Amino acid sequence: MTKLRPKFKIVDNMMPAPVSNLKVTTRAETVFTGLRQRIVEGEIAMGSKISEPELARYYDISRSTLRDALSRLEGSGLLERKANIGYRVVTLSTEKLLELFRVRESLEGMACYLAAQNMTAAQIAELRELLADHEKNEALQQGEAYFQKAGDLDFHFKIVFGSANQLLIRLLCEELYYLVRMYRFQFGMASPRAKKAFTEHHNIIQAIEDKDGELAEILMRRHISASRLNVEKRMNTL
Amino acid sequence: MTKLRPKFKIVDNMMPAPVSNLKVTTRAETVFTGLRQRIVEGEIAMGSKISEPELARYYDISRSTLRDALSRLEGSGLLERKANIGYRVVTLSTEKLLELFRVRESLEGMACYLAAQNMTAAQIAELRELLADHEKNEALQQGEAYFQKAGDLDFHFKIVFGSANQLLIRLLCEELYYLVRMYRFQFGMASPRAKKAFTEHHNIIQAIEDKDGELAEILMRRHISASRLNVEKRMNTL
DNA sequence: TCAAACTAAATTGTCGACAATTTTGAAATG
DNA sequence: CATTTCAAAATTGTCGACAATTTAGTTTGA
Repeated sequence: MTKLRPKFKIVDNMMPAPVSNLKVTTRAETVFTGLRQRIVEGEIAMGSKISEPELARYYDISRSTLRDALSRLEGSGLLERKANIGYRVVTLSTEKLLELFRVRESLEGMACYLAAQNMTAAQIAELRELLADHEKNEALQQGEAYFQKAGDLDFHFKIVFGSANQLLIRLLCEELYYLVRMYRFQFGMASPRAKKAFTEHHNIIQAIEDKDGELAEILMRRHISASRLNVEKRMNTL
Repeated sequence: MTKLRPKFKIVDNMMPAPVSNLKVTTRAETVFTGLRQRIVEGEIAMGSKISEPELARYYDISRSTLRDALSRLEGSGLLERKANIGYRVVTLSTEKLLELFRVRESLEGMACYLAAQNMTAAQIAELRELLADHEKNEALQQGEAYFQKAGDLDFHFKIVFGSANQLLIRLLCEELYYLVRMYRFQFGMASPRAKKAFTEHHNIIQAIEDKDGELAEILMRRHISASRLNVEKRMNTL
């Protein structure tokens, strides 16, 4: 197993670092980010037990530092912890996925409502551009690429940010979207909806541009609800 | 400053502990709970810097253990952390309170919708009983007691649990409600609504009993939205 | 006097070791 | 053979110390 941290830090910056270097990062934070990705992508299997000594060796850090990272992952909903037992990767299930859809339906619906009030013309233009890019890429590639790739989530992200509600942004972007991505990676999302999704996204943008918050909310809720129904249908036929 | 932990643990349980003793608790967990209460009630002022050495001495634990507790508080949204700077108690503001209302409006609306589908007759009866109790107490005490005290939140809690959506329950009960209580303690919630709130709660229960999820959701959203508007109005007149 | 530079103190980040608890698995019992 | 008991091993919880970074205070220089 490869060492992930060089023994000595190479120092060649005798000159003051670039003034706006905002990346004040700590080992725990780095490991947190790394682990998050490995969990989302399933390299560390869902439901698997976390061995602190083993992971600490893997990253060549102490257990204390690792635990710092693990506690953040628990906050992100990717790990669960039991006293005196330890951490375990969250277990995915269809039932939990349906619950997640319900929560997204409600939160993103609200985000969309607020986005209609708060997004600037520039932001909306940016959103349209994003969607156009995705459509262009989609035209080239095969059917289910859009849903699988980050494209769809980019769109949802931008709207959530457009809500300008910091709490909403934190809940969705820092806690729930990593779970969403985890489901997409490991369940491979349902995507007979690839084409319909574009239309729905277009309609949502239009409602936002018209400053019609109530419509925008309804459209977003239907958009997410449709995905949920898709999963429910699939679940019942199996 | 008083020591909060006795030097020696008194051992008088030579017999096996009660079989269903599920309270496996750790020092970090205990301190977490204690700190949470002190923060919510404002004993540790909002916005104040957390001194790890000082708090560790106060609870007579090591910094590692304290940090475990602090990281959980960050997960609960009561502390904020900056790398190399440390933890700080969240700062409350009217703007953030309005954001919180928006999130509650959306999540509790959904919870209410689901509760109408999932609550059993027994649960609904329990809910009615709770409300009746509150009304009885309210009749005795002065006007604004209901809102101030835990009564109102009890009602909301029960509905959230009635949703049977574990994710929703976790988000609302573990992450957001402590913030809500913190605002009530430290801002002293607006309560010309004390009487109206009872009526609204009754109507919500009725909709749930009728299994009319859509109405239940709308009523809950209006109920919370009314509180938000109250705060907005007050904000504009100052 | 004010601001920049430097030094000392305090705070957070990280480490390794020990204690408490759980898990493993072998031995004992029926 | 299945179940229980018990001891050893492994894992998590907790501790205190050191390193890295930030903060406070003092000195210096214009």
